[in-house]
Parts: sequence; C-alpha cells; structure tokens
Amino acid sequence: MRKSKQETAETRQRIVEAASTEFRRNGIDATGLADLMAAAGLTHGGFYKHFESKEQVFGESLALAIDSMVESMERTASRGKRGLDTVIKDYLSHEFRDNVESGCPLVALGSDLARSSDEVREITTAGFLKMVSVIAGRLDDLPPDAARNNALVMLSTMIGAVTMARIVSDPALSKAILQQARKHLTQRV
Amino acid sequence: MRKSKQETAETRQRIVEAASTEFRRNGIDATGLADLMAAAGLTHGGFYKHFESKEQVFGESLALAIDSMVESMERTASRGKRGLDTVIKDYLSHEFRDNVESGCPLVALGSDLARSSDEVREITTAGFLKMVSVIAGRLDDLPPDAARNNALVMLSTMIGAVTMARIVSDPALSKAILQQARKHLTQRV
DNA sequence: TGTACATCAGTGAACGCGCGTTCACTGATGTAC
DNA sequence: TGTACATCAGTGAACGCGCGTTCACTGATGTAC
Repeated sequence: MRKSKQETAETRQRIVEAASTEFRRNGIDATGLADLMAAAGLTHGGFYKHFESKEQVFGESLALAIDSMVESMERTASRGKRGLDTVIKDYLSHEFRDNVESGCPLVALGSDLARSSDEVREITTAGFLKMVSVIAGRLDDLPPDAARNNALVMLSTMIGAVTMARIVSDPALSKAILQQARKHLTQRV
Repeated sequence: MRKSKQETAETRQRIVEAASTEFRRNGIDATGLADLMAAAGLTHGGFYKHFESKEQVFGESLALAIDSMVESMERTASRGKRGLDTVIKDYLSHEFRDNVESGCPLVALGSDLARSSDEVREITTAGFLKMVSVIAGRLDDLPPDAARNNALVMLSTMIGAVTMARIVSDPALSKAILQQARKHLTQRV
C-alpha cells in the first residue's frame, strides 16, 4: 500500500496538525501516539514511517501551534488603529478560554513546557518573542525598549489570566478574571 | 511491623509533604507512587494503607502546597507598610523561579490543573481566592471591589510571568520578564 | 514507452517496560479480659 | 497489671494494562533499463 510522494507529505502534515490539537487538548503525557494517529485517520503502526519519536512530533506540532497563534495575532493586530485592543480582547475572550485545542500553546501546555527539553523550550522562546514583537510593534507611542518591556508584562498578564480562567471552577470568577485583565490591558494602550 | 498511631499519622503527613514537592517538580503524570513513597523513605507497597488512590494523595498534597503558599504570602504581606511590594518581589524573584518544588503550585502545575477533576479545581479555586484576598487586603487605598479586581489582574500577571520565566531558554529574557513584571506591579501600588 | 524489480506507506500483532493497584506475609501495636 | 489475640503499617512480589517502539507483511508507487 505504498503511497505517492505527495500523499505521503500530506499524511505527514495531517499527523502534525492532529498532534498540535491533541497535545494542547490533553497534555503531552496523556496524548498517546495511537490517539494522534487515529485523529489523523491512521493506525498507530505507521507512525515511525514519518517521525523518529514522540518527542519529534511534539516539537513539530508545537512549532505549528505557535506559528498559527503568532500569525493569527499578527493578522488581528494589523486590522486598523485598534488592532492591539482586538488582539487583547480575542485572547481574553470566553471563546478563546474554552477552545484549548486551537488556542495558545503557551497556556495549554505552560507547565509541561517548563519541564521540557532545551530544544522544545527554544522553539517556545522564539514563538514567545514573536508574540512580544507583535504587541510591542503596536505600542508605537513608546520608544522601542519601553514598548518591548511593556509587551513582556502584557503578555504575561494575558497568559496568566487565561491559565487561571481555565483552572477556576467558579464561572463567575473565571469571567471576572478575563474581564478585569481585558479592562486593565486595554486601558493602558 | 505495625506502627503506633502517632507514627502512622506522622508517616502519612510525611507522604503528603513529599508528594507536594514531587508533584510540583515533575508534574502529575510523571510522578509515580513509587517515587512519592521513596521520597518519604518508604516502599511503594504501603501506599494504600494511607490513601485510596493517586488522585487522593494528589488532592491532599495540592491543598498543602496551596496552604503553605498562602500562609507565606500572608506572613510577608503583613510585614510593615511595604508588605505587598515584598510579596510581589519574592514571587517574581530568581529564587522563586528556580525552586519549582517549593513554589506556587498554580505555576508549577498550571496546565495540569486546567485538565484536572472538578474536585482538584475547587481546591485550587479556594486557594487562588485566598491569594487574591491577601493582595486585595493590602490595596487599602481602593474600595473593596476595585481592590479585588486589581488583585485578580496582579496575580494573573505574577503567575504568567513566572510561568514564562521558567519556560524561556534565554536567561536574559527570563530575567527581563521577572524584572518588568516586578517594576510594573510595584509601581501601581 | 513498457517492463521488471526495488522501495516503502500503512497495517496489525507483538515486544518490553513502567505504571497504579492488589496481595500474602511479618511482626509490633492495640485491645479485651 | 498481665496475658492472649486481633489488628494493621510496612515489605516485596505480582497483576493487568497501556504506552512507545519494533517488526513481518502487503501491495501500490517509483525507478532503472
């Protein structure tokens, strides 16, 4: 049942995409290779025709998740004068909170990433810096250094707020966390 | 080899304490019962003489970690007029960042907690609210509602900043994240 | 262009390992008289 | 208070299970001539 080169490439891409949502949804350890492959419409045996290890597919799927997050923020940020406010409001929205599997991997995998290999942490660092740039680039009333420093704090607030909004079991509290973070971050701009 | 009631109670406490550091250090899934018991100086077979499941010991060890975090913040906060600044500086210090196993469980286990059972998330919520109270209680120039709202955002920033400071592979960036968050949060008070 | 052979994507079974959990056993502690 | 028996904390082996990984096999694709 050998497949054509194009089909093979498409399958590989499909696995990475499935992995990127599965890992965000269930965490690194709780996501099995059989789950990944099933989510991509395959059986687990073929995994090693595409990847050398679970670590490898995780790295690639993380990079994909980060890239799509950054792209999404960039697209939103460049939508008119209030683009940055929209980035903030989207990130701190209920929809974003409730869609872990398509959301920011820094939040979905935060504590997992802190325990990961150097390679994984480097991928994450590069992505974080891109997000910082997107925000800093829109703080154009500030000198570059100050803009970057502010962006670091703003992103930290966004990440911490969504993390807590997801953990907390009281819906009203969860809502308040997002709301107050939104209010705070859109005021300062 | 039956032990006296007192010894049994002490052993149980020792397991919960060991669990509270092991879970923070390695995450929920990667911490085995054998690891916990070994860290408490026991063999794994005796675990079920004290607990019904891994879930149970995790819940108790999380509650312990949260309580000690809250107590530590309360103690620091009540140290003079600048107590809140000290809470912020301690939380956002390099030492705190580098000692996952004795630090804030909300950071050490953030994304694990978001995937946990209702019971675990309720324990976490109660702890988070206590931390919010400690901070809000020190924002005495603001009306109670505003103080609480501000505290929600401040804690989110602290949690997000330490999370990212731990993930990031560039030491200078990690330092900058903590530093800028510190600066931002101590200015506002 | 056609043909013969090598390649290899995907399947499904199997491997070894570590995990959470259970169990028989030991011997010191607790308890009933 | 002393004694005889029941209890149970702790040990170490074992259980079943799911995981990451490997493997023999299949048959369509790729390639050499």
